[in-house]
Amino acid sequence: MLPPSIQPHASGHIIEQIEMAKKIQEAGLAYESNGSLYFDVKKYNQNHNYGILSGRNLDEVIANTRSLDGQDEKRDQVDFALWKKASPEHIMRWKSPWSDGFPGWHMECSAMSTKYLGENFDIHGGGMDLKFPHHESEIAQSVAANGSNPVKYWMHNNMVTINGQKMGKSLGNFITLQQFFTGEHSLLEKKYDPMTIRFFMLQAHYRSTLDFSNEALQAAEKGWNKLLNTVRLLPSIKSSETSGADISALISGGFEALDDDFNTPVLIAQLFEATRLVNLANDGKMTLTASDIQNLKTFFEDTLFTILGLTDSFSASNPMENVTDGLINLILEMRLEARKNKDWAASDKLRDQLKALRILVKDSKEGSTWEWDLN
RNA sequence: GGUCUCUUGGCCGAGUGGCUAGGCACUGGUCUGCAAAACCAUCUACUCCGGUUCGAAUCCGGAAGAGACCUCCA
Repeated sequence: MLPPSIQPHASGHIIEQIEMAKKIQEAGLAYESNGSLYFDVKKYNQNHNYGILSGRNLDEVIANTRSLDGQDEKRDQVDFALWKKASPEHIMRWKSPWSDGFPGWHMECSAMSTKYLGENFDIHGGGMDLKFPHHESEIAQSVAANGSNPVKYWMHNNMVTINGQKMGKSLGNFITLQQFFTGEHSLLEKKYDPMTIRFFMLQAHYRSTLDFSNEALQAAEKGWNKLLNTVRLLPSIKSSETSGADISALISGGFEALDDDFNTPVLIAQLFEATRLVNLANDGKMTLTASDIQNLKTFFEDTLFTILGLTDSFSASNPMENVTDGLINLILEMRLEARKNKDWAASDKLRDQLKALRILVKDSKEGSTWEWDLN
């Protein structure tokens, strides 16, 4: 996952926001009232479509808007502020043509996205709860100021629920990412690796609600480790002359899923299918050609790591890694020696002590290997 | 109250007319000094009622349940 190139602050772009509000006013789609500037939604709607994004009908919105106190400044309930005059006790305040005050809350997105991405850009993300009125108003502002709909594709991700219930501070079931990582929350049975959380979320489509539960999280953890194992296993698979599986179909299936509104669950299903084939090949029950193996490696690299932004936490470059590897392998050799002598007490002791250090020993016919014990 | 969305097997979760998604758990098997891990196999669901169709989880109507938005602030 790449860090953003820029993380602009709204308070650092007051001038841009004022300029944009001016343009809207010059276009005749805003009016001043008592030092504040409001967007004239009804007038805008005569020639444009306010509701194009959220699928709302303006008349219905108006009919259903409750009247609130202290909104006499607005000509209509649906109008929204482009600039708000600051009350005397308000701390945030800047000079503007209309008053000392602050920008309306939709302005920052429009002004900053225009500045850094241009009047038209490809993708705008955000939570579904922002679709209306925030994003709807953003479109209206940009159309009014720049004359065109700014965004090609909107990606609205859905809400997260916990045990079927909406996650919310007022409900007391709110869990922060930090708490997931440390496990310090009454609803969490254990701590979860950041990559587990990320993988878990990618197993559902971004437009669907996603339900957190310990059971679901632990299922994701196991599945994620299974995929990682495949990535580690891939380089040691022996190639054959002929192929027993249609790898290219598998791979293109994965990319087609991504092209279809970023359907990550289907991509992941393809990766699990690849995992099955690789494991079969590892057991000598499936044949893969050298190019199959190379293509699968590239497939895992491109999708899991580059596109989905997952990383193999424990193989991330770490100066101590080689030392750790060496030390543990040394201990495993000693244990092997003990086992040859049928000194099970010593063998079990080494295994148990390593487990206490979160190092899980796995015995097989070929010898012993180890991995970090995530539990 | 209005608008909109959702309801899939033990759990999570894809899927817009016919062709088994996938993961986890369960169960069986392989491996194994024991255990664990790993691997393989298996498990065939679509809230309810009615309709359209040769055929529906998928389309239409109705019911029930769940959720989002509809106000300030971001």
